[in-house]
Amino acid sequence: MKDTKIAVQEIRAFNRFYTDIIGLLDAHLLNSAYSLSEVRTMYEIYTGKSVQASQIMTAMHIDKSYLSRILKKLTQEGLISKTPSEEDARASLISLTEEGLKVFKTLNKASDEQIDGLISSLSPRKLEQLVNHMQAIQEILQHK
Amino acid sequence: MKDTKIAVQEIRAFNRFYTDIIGLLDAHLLNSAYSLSEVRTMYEIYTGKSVQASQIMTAMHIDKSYLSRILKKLTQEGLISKTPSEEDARASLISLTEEGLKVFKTLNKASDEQIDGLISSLSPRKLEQLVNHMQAIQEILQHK
DNA sequence: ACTAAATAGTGGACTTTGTCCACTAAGTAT
DNA sequence: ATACTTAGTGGACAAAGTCCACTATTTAGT
Repeated sequence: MKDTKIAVQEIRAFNRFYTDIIGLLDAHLLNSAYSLSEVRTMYEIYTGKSVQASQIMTAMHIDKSYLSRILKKLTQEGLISKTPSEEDARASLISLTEEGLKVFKTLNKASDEQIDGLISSLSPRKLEQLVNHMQAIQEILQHK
Repeated sequence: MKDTKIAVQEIRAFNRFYTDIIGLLDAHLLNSAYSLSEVRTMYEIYTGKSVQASQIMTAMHIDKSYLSRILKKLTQEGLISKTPSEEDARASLISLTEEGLKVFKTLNKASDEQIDGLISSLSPRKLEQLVNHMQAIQEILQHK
């Protein structure tokens, strides 16, 4: 009982710590021409190859009208394209255009480099430990 | 070189994973009568006991005019109070009122309970491991 | 097949959140 | 005394996100 209470405090301390890290990393993207949500949307399309808006919605836990506007903007900028779904006439399948892929890869590379900077001073040993801790946390929290 | 590349991808996977967790936890606070920034502001005042606006600003990496408005709102709601600083006539020292402390503690307790829910299904052993991993990550990333 | 309910997506109207800038007042340095 | 910096406020605006109503399909129940 008491251990749990202490654990909760320590988890919350980590959450604050990691919120700051993520905020720092995100700040970088905010200086790009695209918003966080736009980049995340591109990411979802990129990894899904060809997805429905509804899939992005659930993946991002985002409002459908908000997403609709994001997709509209990305379409207008020529970064994504929609083709009507054959299974469902209400839906379309969204994919990155060549240009969209190019833009996404550039942003993605910048994010990689940022992480690179974060870990550049770590020894290979420490880096390996870091990754192991992260994977362990995911495993523990995923199976609940 | 190559290991680093893989590590970067794994760190980014963790970041996405943990961003979702934090988002989930924050969603809860968003249903409260206070915004995330307001709660975070109260937290800073609570832990600092009596702080200057500029301290909150740097702690939260927040725009000063934005903070000014948040403080104004919290003052109007009777949650915080300002007393002129004796060292610097431009600044004031901010602290939680009795009411503010009450509100903050309620929110804080709700956050605790939320974490509780997140870990309720974990064995004491797993919970201990989780906390250890979190602390290890902080140590590794802090000393860089 | 026929109606009712659910789902996919769009757009209007709005609120919340956050930014940029200019400004006052006080402190700091030369 | 003068210039520079710092603390905080407020106007004006932009960006982000929410809520609701609506159309067009698809799905389920009878």
